Amino acid sequence: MEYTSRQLTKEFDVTSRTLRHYEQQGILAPNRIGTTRRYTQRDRIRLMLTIRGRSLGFSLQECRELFDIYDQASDGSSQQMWRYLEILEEKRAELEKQAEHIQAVISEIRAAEAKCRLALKKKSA
Amino acid sequence: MEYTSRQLTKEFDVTSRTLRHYEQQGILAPNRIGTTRRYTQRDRIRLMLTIRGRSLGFSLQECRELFDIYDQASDGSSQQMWRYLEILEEKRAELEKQAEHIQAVISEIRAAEAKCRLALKKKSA
DNA sequence: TCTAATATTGACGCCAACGTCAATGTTCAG
DNA sequence: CTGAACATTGACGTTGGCGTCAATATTAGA
Repeated sequence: MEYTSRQLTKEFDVTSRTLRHYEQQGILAPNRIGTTRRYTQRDRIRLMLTIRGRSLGFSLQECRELFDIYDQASDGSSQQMWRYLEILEEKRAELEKQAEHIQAVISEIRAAEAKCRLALKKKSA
Repeated sequence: MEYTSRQLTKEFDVTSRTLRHYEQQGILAPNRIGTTRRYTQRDRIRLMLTIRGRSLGFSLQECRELFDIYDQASDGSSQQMWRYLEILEEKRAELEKQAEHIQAVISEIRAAEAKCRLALKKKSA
């Protein structure tokens, strides 16, 4: 099953410009019916992951790198694949640090919320 | 206790340009000894949180908004403070969603790692 | 007091990630 | 077969987040 640009823009709330931009960056690779794009399941998944990645502060290039690595993760020389594993572990470590950061910031926000609620109680008292 | 720009740039591995930029954006507010900046504990904390926030995909403005809210979270009218609470809850919800996204991406990476390891085993066999 | 290191204020530069036209082509429901 | 909706390819514009000079203080240690 394939998708038109319209469908994807609506599903993910992005513009068609964004889709074309991601294509230029080598992230999406839709088929063509004549000149018209038909996005595949693969494109849809990549779009979703890219949007997630972006919201987590990854650049488009970093997203593409991960896709490339994933694609090549079953061929290539053993040496290359060890290198891929290394990169993947690095990325994962990075993300796990980010997860910690998120928890830290969430704590900060909870503190602010508590401060706020306390002040409101004092006002009502 | 206060800090020179040098100390902060070394501690957080940023340039002095970054410090000045954050100051322009209303995030830092160092004291001055003559014309020279002296960053306070408050600045240091804000810098740390800003760097974290940035790595999580927050803009400088969003970071500043949160600081502003935190600062005003004990004065201001009750109405304003309810509004602050709302905003804080929104931000927290956003972050919690991000935490989920991170876990999802980490899972993806684990899958890629597994794929990689499997292929390596096959090669060695 | 002299000098090496560090700081300060502009001001222009640059890159990523799209936004925003404009001009043209394609598709499809009625 | 026709019009309204949708798509395509340029190409220039914009915004955020600093980088990178340059020219000028200022400071601190021997």
